[in-house]
Amino acid sequence: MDISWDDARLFLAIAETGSFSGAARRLRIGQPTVSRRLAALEYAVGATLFRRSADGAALTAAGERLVPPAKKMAEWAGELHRAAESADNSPRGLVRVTGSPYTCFDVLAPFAGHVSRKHPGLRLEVLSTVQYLDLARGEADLALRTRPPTNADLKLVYTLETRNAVFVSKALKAKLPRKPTLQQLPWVAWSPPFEAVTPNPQLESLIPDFKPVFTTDNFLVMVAAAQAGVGAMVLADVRHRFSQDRGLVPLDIDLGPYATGQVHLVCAKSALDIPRVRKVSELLVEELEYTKRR
Amino acid sequence: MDISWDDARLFLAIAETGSFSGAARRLRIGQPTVSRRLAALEYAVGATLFRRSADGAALTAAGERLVPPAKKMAEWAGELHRAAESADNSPRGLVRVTGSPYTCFDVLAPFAGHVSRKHPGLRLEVLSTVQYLDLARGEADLALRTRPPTNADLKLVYTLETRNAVFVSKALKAKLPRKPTLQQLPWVAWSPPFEAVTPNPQLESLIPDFKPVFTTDNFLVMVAAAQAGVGAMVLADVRHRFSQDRGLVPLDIDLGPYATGQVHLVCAKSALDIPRVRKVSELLVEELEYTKRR
DNA sequence: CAGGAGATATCCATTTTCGCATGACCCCAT
DNA sequence: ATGGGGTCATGCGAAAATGGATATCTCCTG
Repeated sequence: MDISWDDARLFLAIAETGSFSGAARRLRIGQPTVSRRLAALEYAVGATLFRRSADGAALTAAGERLVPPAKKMAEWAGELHRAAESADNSPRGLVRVTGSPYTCFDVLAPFAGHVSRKHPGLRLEVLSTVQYLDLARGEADLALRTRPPTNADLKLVYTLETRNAVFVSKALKAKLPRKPTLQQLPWVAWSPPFEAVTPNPQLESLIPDFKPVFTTDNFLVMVAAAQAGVGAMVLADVRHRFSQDRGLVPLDIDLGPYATGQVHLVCAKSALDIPRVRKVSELLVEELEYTKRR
Repeated sequence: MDISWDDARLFLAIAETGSFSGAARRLRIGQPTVSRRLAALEYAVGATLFRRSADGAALTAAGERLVPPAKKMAEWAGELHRAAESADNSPRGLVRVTGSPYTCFDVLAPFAGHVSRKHPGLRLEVLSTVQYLDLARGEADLALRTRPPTNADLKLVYTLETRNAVFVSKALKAKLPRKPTLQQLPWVAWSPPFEAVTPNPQLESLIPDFKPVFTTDNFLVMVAAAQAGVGAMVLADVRHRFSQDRGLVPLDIDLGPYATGQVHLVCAKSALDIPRVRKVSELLVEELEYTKRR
């Protein structure tokens, strides 16, 4: 028996996406190919690795054991990938930066404009995701995150301390009491399936019987709602070089334990050896530094 | 750019065998396939990874960087492999045991007979190698070695202390002085390319101007020469259950720092989760234990 | 209960990859 | 000088892997 390395990758994709078709999409191959190759792999291993059902593929006990080494292979494949990319030593090409929807919208999108003007050879791909992409595996090159990395292969490049504040439209502020409490405010927040995304859990812990007046699964819609005066939302009060006036003003309310936060610039350690990633990282640090001085 | 995991394996095989054709042999594919796939990989990476020459393929600086992550992938592929094999939970099938030529000849070959008699389902593959096979990668399942493992993924299962002695044929012993010195003896030893294999370097350090009377690149030939009275050779004086009388007798000579040695039974940590490997390991420990009691 | 969405499995034409045979080159030894 | 053994590269026919269409099944919904 000999497991092809590509089959290991296939196996991991199925395990992580939870379905043959999901794995096919991730690997950009056809679903029948996934089906056949996994069948061959299972035959070679002599054990069933997934239970097929109408809602996908679930790992069996035998399959479960294969996941950790396959994940490690994926990490080192990411490392290999970065080592290969360090070869072209000119800061040009595609750099993938990930962040929360808000960060992407507020910071990274205008930053991308700045980058493309200053360095025409560099292209930015901004991946707006709720869940974390795996930087070690190379699912993205750089990330702006609210929590520092736990994985030892990742590097914390820069940290910016931020103040969080409650924002409302000017019109709404005018209608509110001079010093409103958190309970008194109408809130704009996430709808399922994002109930666990900031700031929902925080607001739920601060406000008994938290009931947002407006929910959505799209961050831009949330901002638009706040701008339209529908309700209040919590945002990091970051005034960077690209800050645009969105017609939102901060309220003088104490957010308690959530009054401050951080923005961390994170990447895989070896990613900084890739010239184009290093360049973008430097530009991003420059912007974050600039923010601090204001 | 996206490096296929199989291409990573291909790259590593070329890097480690030092040639396209060597890699082809190791991976059991054709040499043209290696040539074409590497060319495609280099094109994708955008850099030359190997300098082709009449005596093989040498890594370029760009290629050099890819080796460490590729090696890590190989180790985790070995781990994956063992996890997959833990699935069949009956101690039957092929177990690959490696050792020095002498160990294979003297211990493992007769031990294999013992195993196949006692456990008909188990088959032993005895790999007689001068250089170490990589247990972490799964190039073998178990190893009898003279040095303890350094890699943290490997497990030292058992250690046997041994005494080394100088052996000659009875006929030769009769012709020698009662208490011969090391210098006086005619020696049987390794020829190139095995100059650096035990016991050559040790004898060279003990005997000024060491000049063996007979050299060979094959251990069995060495033993046969000693049996024929050609000269003396250093062997571990291990009397195990399968010891055969080879007509060789020990001399009463002090080998100084080389008078004692060890035999270590080593395997990858997770290899013991494979029932058939565990079984063979237990049987082997049993034999080594038995040796100790005599 | 019917129908649609989404899952895996199978059939088959097509594309891709592979291995063999061969060529070109280099080095070393006779 | 020349032959032999080693290297990598290339051409071509055969084999294998792939993808699209399709079948089948399950679940959820209207």
